[in-house]
Amino acid sequence: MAAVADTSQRILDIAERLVQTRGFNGFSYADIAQALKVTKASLHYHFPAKADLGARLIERYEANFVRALAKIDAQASDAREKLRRYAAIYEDVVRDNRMCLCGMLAAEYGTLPKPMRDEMRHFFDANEKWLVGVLQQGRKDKTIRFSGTASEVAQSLVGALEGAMMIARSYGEVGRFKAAADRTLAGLAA
Amino acid sequence: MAAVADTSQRILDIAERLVQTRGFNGFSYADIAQALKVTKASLHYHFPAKADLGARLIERYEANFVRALAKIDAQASDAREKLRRYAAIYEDVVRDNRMCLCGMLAAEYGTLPKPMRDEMRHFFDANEKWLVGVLQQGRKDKTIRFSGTASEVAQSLVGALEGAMMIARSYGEVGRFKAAADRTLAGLAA
DNA sequence: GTCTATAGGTGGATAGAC
DNA sequence: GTCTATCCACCTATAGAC
Repeated sequence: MAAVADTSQRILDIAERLVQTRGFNGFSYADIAQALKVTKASLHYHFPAKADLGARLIERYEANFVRALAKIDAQASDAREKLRRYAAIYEDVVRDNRMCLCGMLAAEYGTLPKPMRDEMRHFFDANEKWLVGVLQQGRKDKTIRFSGTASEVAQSLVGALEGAMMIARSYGEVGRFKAAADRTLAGLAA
Repeated sequence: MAAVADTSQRILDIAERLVQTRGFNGFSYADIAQALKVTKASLHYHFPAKADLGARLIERYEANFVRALAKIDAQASDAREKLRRYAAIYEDVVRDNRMCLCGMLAAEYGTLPKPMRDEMRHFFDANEKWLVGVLQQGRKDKTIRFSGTASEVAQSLVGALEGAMMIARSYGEVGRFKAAADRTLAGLAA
């Protein structure tokens, strides 16, 4: 077992949830301070500026996401099963009444500092890269069928899942997300 | 020709663009005042609170959207052509580097006042209702094919388009949206 | 309807003691 | 590392003159 999470990690945990539920412009250091029972000033020791906190947030989120994708690769071999598990990650987020961190930031794109913009896109690039691999594998072994390039399908898939989760969350209906995700994946059946 | 837009309408025009590019939490009365060259206090005469402005914004947006849908019904008879034009409305928004007003608000759902939440969902309900009509028409005359209910397909469609536009805007690539939209509609070909 | 002036609050951020 | 104290910019909103 790891030691008790250090303060920086706990700050990130709280901030992550806040961004996923309220957006980067929808929370303040005061919110984190209250939840962690420290003063706002203490937070600035760990993350000098809010933009720094935001950047570290995306980095950690992507690292965790990439780990989850590696786990899928290790546990599943069938391409369609991999996609099913990929969608399940999203579904868990919706079930927790959250939005994908980077999906949320994509909406706030117009107000984000440059470093956060770049890291947000890097997250989507990583997602699409992984999906392209799975799609090509599935096309090769005839378990998945699609027209056009794997890259186009991957981008379409990410957009559909992000959009579905955004709207499902507004209705508080996980079923809405699940139905849309299942339908989207069904369109790739061989 | 209509007379010069009155002040309330001009405020709404400016605020609409601000919400679509920066989000409801990403702009202030000061931004509108600067663009309109009036003082912040003047704005409160027209919209006492920001929540009022937000509510009027959604109402007008939905009314304009519904009008656009009626125009599609009047000009096109083929169901697939209607869907094509529906997607074209979204595409124009992306081309203008904006996000759908209600798609943006869906992301900010967690911080919105109740009236705005309700009106935002009403917008999506209206979208889905119109789409259900088109889908049923297309299924009846064999121009569109899908499994499950028309309602499920409509919800999936709205989510896919909103998500695609959100991500495409972050990349500044209209082509990304167009490719995803075309692919989604292609999945409904009879 | 629009203005000046201002209230009252919150935002992110810093200095310096402990 | 965390605190107190504080700064200053900005926010939404109101009162009252014009």
